[in-house]
Amino acid sequence: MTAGSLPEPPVTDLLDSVLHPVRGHHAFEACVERLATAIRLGVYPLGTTLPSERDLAIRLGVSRATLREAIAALREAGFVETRRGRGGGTVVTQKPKTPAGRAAVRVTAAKRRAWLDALDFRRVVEPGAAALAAERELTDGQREQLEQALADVNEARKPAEHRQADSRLHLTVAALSASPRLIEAVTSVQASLHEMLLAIPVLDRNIAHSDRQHARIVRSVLNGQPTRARRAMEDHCDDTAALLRGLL
Amino acid sequence: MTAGSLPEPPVTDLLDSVLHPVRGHHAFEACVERLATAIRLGVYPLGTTLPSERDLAIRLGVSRATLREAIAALREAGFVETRRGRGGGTVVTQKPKTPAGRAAVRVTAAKRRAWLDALDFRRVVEPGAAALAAERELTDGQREQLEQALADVNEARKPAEHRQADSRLHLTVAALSASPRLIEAVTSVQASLHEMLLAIPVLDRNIAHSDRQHARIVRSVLNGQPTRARRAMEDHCDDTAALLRGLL
DNA sequence: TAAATTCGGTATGAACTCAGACCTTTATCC
DNA sequence: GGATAAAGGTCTGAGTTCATACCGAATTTA
Repeated sequence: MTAGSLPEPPVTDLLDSVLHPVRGHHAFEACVERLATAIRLGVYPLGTTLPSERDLAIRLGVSRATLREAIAALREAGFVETRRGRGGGTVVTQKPKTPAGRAAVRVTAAKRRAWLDALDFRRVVEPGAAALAAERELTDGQREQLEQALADVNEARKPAEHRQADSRLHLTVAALSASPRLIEAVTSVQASLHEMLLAIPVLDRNIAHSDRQHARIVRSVLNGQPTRARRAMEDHCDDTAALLRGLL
Repeated sequence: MTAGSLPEPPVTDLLDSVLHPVRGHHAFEACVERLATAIRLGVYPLGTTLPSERDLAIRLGVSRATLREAIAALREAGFVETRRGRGGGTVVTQKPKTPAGRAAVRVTAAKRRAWLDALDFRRVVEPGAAALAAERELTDGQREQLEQALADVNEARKPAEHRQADSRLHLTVAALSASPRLIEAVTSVQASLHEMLLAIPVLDRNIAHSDRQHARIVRSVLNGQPTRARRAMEDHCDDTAALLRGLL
């Protein structure tokens, strides 16, 4: 090789991480995962009807044929049931699962790494979303939704319901940031978190502590105090992360 | 309808933003965009050779056939040239473009919105990445790479080269955070930023100011001061964003 | 100089995905 | 009760993408 005449190779060790896969799965699998996640996180609680197939297909950026296969898979897995005719649709039939109710997932080294990364990523995006939400001018409807989400968390009794309400609260805060990219990031992070909490049952003694933090986050957002909101969310993430890291 | 017996519909206004498209484009287009972006951002500078087709296909999670079509498109667009045989490969032939050298992109309302969102998202993820990088124990090689990236920015004379070096510096900081998700987020943000700067020529009088901020960021990361690093990056993002928002 | 290796180039059939039209079922409105 | 609307169910042909071979060119290396 005519060494010296060629430019130095780029810092491959660091920068080749820029080339991540262009898309994870097939469209079909991706849809199943998205919808299942949305249901598990309580975006569509038990008994609610999903948007129509045509609507969902557009939102997920997928053909109706593909979307229908995804729904069929969810139906076979017991997540939803489908009724035909006007006023019909696909309704959620799956009760939220509790950690114990689910066979322990096999935790591979790769999954472990992905989970730890999710905790790092969460610590960045959720506080950021909270701060941004606190900067926005909120409508009365939005304020009400946020307060409702907080109330739902406080009122939830069963662990599985509490988990869903918790996800919904975090997603609501993210939605208030009004940043599509942040919303996506938080959704993805909450999905990982949900997976972790299913695999690693966490003692519930800290729920009261967690609820106090939620209240502080919501209050800061409603009062339009970005710095406080960020700080509150950081504390919240740190506490959860410490708990989870200890159990990995 | 037996109103009242059905559960309340979820807070659709807010939470349906969770259902974003499952994948933007076809695999082919996505590959073209990724590679073009990597080249434009200086991940593969002028004259360097891309990884082999088989390697790239694996990294991008795409079949070799599809990847080859993408490379063919880049070749036709003048980005790269290809040589066969052992030691051959695909080399970057495209000189970095300067804002003026490119026909103004038509700025649609959607694009404008996406750009503004990118600025918000950037303000969250880049400071987060900087703080995380400052928390890591860095190897000597990593410290050197970071210093080199900073030096490259300072030494760049032509605007286009400065732009590439700037991207590389930011990507290097992100890479040091060692969080795949953060790296992806920063890469995506830098791609948007690059697009904006091509479309909206920015006066260069602030380069000295920007370089001072870069130096402060790098110093904080090297000294292991997460809070200072975050703050420095926040200031840097704020200044860039203010400039760009003013021109939209 | 000959063999091995590492590249890009080509071909093929299967699987997946898409867009769009059309049908059937059910609820509501007149 | 009939018309209309809104949902799911079905079909089809074209376009993409994939995995897996195998071929040809250029460079090392024995």
